[in-house]
Amino acid sequence: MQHIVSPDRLQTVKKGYPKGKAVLYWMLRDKRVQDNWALIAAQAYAIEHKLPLLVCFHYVGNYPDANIRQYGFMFRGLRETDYDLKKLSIPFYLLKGKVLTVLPQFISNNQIAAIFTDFSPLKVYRKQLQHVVDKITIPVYQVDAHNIVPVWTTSTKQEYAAYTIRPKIHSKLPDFLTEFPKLKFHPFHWKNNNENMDWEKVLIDLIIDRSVTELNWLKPGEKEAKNLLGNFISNEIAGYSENRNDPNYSKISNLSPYLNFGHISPQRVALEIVKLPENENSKAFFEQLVIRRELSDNFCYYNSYYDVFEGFPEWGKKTLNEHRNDEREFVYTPEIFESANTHDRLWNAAQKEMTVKGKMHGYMRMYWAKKILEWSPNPETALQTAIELNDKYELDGRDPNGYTGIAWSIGGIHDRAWFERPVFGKIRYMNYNGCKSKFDIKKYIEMYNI
DNA sequence: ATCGGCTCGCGCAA
DNA sequence: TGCGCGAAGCCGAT
Repeated sequence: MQHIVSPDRLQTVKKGYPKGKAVLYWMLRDKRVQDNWALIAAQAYAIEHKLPLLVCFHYVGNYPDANIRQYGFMFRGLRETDYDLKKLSIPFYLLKGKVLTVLPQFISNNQIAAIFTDFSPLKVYRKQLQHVVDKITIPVYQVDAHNIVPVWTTSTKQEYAAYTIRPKIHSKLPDFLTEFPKLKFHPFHWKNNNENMDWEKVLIDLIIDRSVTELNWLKPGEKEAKNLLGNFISNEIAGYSENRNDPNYSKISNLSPYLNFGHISPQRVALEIVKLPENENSKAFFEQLVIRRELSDNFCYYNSYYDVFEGFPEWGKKTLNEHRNDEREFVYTPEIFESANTHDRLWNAAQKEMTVKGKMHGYMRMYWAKKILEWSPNPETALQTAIELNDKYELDGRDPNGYTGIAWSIGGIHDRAWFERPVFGKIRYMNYNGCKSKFDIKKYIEMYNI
């Protein structure tokens, strides 16, 4: 196994010898078949011990905080996962209910010998994994299948900014930015009693928020992600460097939802990018894809306060505290923000882009979050409002990139101090005039403010 | 239109 | 301990 997957990528969460009838990959963050180091490691281990390999995904089923926009995307992707795994003689199981009940039950019913899982730095996943590990006795291995350089290998601490993590990642890329081994048709078969899952029924049975509707303009799944990547590489990356901060420019990769749901591996995207001639476009995209994204995982992994005020850098907390009682020109409730009813038509357009399209342009996300800070009664409320809206409407919500981007905008994480002003203190300010000089504001507003 | 200053702390050279 | 330098911006001076 160690010859196939770098030992740096794999952590032993619970030691032990695999006594049982199958190896289980508990799929969490990386919901795909190809280019998945956790699945590759699980298969190598299963073959080494001459055991069948199973994959499971757990969900609660009754979860009003989730919505059909995100769950629809996720489950339609999982249907493709199920289909592709079957062809490799790897059965896929959906486990519904309380994780602490259904997972140990599944392990015991099927005499699972060992568990592999992928990695997320988010608290909800880490707590869940820890609770399950505490309840079971079989060996557990965790594989960072999301970062190109495993988060714990890149650095052993929270990095201060992009410039401090950049050389660390680049120095390790030769070891980690390598081609994936191919998944094999699994040689040890499992009597699959889970033949034909009714995926439409799974979706219908979900007790979740259905007011945030599914999207038509983005199709989920591994195949679609590869299509988008191919199209971006061959046609659309050409003007990336110059135009990426123009929200009217439509030639963007749109890969972030697929990266968030694990439908495509960042390493696959990076492998394709480095095949291109190195120029300002490929360099700028690589910076966003690799450095900025892996910096987000680093932040969430080493700072458990990634979604609250306490997680901001000292200078950011200090300056925001000093300006806590500054008079706000406008103060809006979360409901006013959510319904896009502020006085600022540019901000409202960004909010509508998010609620209608499920994906706000990267540049507007900064402006959007900074204005929430400006027009909220305090930084804590602003942070909470921004995170809740992001997690609810964005297809790439509930992702380290979202928490980090918002903490950058509101708390100065990974940024430096700037000229002091009311409310913001030394947090970098952005305003309407800046946008006006950078892109056609009218066009953007007309697109979303119908 | 272009440019420098604003401001902080990391990381490296001593 | 000192110092160079980052960095997805704003603003006023030229």
